[in-house]
Amino acid sequence: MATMRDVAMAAGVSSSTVSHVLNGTRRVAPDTADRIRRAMEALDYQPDDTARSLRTRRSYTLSLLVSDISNPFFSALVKGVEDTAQASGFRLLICNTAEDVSKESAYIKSLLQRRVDGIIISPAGEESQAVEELLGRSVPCALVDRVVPRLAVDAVLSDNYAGAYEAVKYLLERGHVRIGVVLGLMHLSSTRERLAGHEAALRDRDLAPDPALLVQGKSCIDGGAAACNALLEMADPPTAIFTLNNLMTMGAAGVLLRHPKRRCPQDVSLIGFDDSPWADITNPPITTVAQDPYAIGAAACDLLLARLECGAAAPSKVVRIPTRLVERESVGSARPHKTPHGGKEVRGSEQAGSRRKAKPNR
Amino acid sequence: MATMRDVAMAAGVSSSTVSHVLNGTRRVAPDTADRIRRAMEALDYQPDDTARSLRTRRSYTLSLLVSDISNPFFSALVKGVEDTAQASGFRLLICNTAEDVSKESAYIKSLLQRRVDGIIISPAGEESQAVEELLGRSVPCALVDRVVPRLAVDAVLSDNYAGAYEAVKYLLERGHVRIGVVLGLMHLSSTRERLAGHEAALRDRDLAPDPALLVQGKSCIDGGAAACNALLEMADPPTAIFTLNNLMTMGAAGVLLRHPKRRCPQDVSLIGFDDSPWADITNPPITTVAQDPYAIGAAACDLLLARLECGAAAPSKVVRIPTRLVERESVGSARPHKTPHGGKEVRGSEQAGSRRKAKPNR
DNA sequence: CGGTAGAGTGCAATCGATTGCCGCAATCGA
DNA sequence: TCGATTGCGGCAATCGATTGCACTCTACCG
Repeated sequence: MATMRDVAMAAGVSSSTVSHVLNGTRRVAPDTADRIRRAMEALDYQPDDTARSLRTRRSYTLSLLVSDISNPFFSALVKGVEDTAQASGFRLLICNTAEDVSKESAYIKSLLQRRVDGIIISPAGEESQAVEELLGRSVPCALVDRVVPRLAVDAVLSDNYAGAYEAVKYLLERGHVRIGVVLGLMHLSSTRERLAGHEAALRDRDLAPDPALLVQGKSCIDGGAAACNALLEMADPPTAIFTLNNLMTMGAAGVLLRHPKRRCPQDVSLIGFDDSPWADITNPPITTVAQDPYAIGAAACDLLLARLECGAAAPSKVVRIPTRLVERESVGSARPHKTPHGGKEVRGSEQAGSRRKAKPNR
Repeated sequence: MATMRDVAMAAGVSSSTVSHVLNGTRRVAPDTADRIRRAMEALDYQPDDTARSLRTRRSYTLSLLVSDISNPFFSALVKGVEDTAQASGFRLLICNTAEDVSKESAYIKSLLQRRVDGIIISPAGEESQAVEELLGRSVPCALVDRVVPRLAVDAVLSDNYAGAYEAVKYLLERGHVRIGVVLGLMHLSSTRERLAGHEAALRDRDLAPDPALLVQGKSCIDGGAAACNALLEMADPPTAIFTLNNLMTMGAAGVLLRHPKRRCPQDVSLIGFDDSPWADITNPPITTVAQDPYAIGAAACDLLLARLECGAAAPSKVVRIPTRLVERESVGSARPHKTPHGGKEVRGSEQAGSRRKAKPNR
């Protein structure tokens, strides 16, 4: 492959002039520039980014560390980051941490050797020393989906608290007071914020959160299924279930679809945090608190690019992307229940009945 | 950040010795080596991959070009590639081509500048000149999901023909003879192979494929929904629908879920190519021809890594990953139909009735 | 006519590793 | 005792760009 030297010889100039034409870094006589451009064309010259990076200390590469690319939430987020990076001429290095702090550290080490310009990460740990180290080395960095407490770093997150609050309020308005919660990983700020939103909504109705209704499982489909089963088998089971992430929602939906006795939404309601395309075609279609992972990714990338411009000095920003309650058919009114206040709470909620309404698809 | 020179000075040796210790490329006295390793430790030395790449012409980076990372098929494939690459010490650069040939070319150009060691690509075009150019420059390369005819290049694909054949055979055995097909992009080899499998299955039963039953739409959820509607509104509609990719299956499932008159599987059966986790919790759960995108990605990465070893000389390989029919509840027996042979074809098929069988979740 | 400004360009150091070539000392075999 | 081998390690060129410095012309001003 042709080098800058080759181009320079062909055009009868020195390589510095070629470089300056390439980058527009100083005035070059128009006809010289033309000659050089023609030589580039003729030789099919492509600058070597490796050499350029070595010299300039910039790689025009960003990196994204997520816990599971094949999770629809993250794959949409990846797309948001990729599109944004691409639009600014950056390439994107993807890494899968599988929620494993040591894998995360190993990746970061390798990325630093690679001289990536910046890193977007959904940190696996609670007190990610990996992130702390990045900041220490003043590597531009942005967090997504989760924050690490007490670290001044750019971050983009869903408004988890408000989203969960809204979901639980929605359930309460339909008469549900015993609400089972299927928790994800408790060391993640996203989970904790959602739980906090849940509890706040209860308290605002003067209801005390019942720890017995909180079930934790592996943060995956099977974990959600198991947790859902656990809730349904309680002596005094909840009338509604709130699943705190998409995979667990899917697990719960699977259980309810096949449950021999409890039907959704007649017997048990289901509401999930994080929407997915498939939530619209389940039985019943699932009411969810939709996040906007694409927007989260795009915003994080914007934040990171801005920081590349302005340096570490500028104060760090936290962006909250609003959630949106997507009403479908998995939430019904609570049956009149032994709970004394049950009946009173029921309001004119939509009867979740026929699933075959002619409603536009999506 | 410390350089190799710094380490060398600290250990009182020349940088070449440091390099040889780092790479194990020649004998170094044990105590010297120890001294060097301690110096590395003390200075927190990390070799600069940029400089290394410049010198060695290898970047230890692979790239993956896919049409849509957020499509579950591709996101699982990405994961397969990433895990495999990572295990061999390679990093992975991800690019989203959005089925756009010009974006594809632009990406490839940029990747070549970056000196990636190899490229895995699901080519967007029919006659991808991008791929042709890669081969021309002898850039190690592997295709996934689709092939480009007449190009000798490594590739990993589902056994599309056999998978589609099996799906259609399954329908035929249940008495369906009028089978509507929802097609994806016709210029992709995957679509064409699936269609060929469909037609072969019909012919083996002495049935002539009816072009009127082939509907094409945009290869997305809405496209699948529109195509499904088109089939249902025909004067003489099919008794079963075969959707040729996952997104279109989702669209069709959404239409059937809400259709005022035609119910699935009683009135119309649905079978999809490419499985997804959500196919198990739809109404009804959808019978699909499962692909193994993770395995496809992993195999493609293995092929690519092997080629990096053996060079362009070795003959190119095409690996076919088998599909697997996942029987759920979206396919029923065809109603006795005006078609004369209809009744005879019906065999002891499972009656798709109660959806609430207690079946283990997944 | 000397001085200066500005346009246009080249030289060579530099980024941080890798690697061919060579030198020195110790050991070995004859 | 001498040449050969082996172990160990330094020197310096190299990969392909970027960039500070300096140089040569013109043109123009006073």
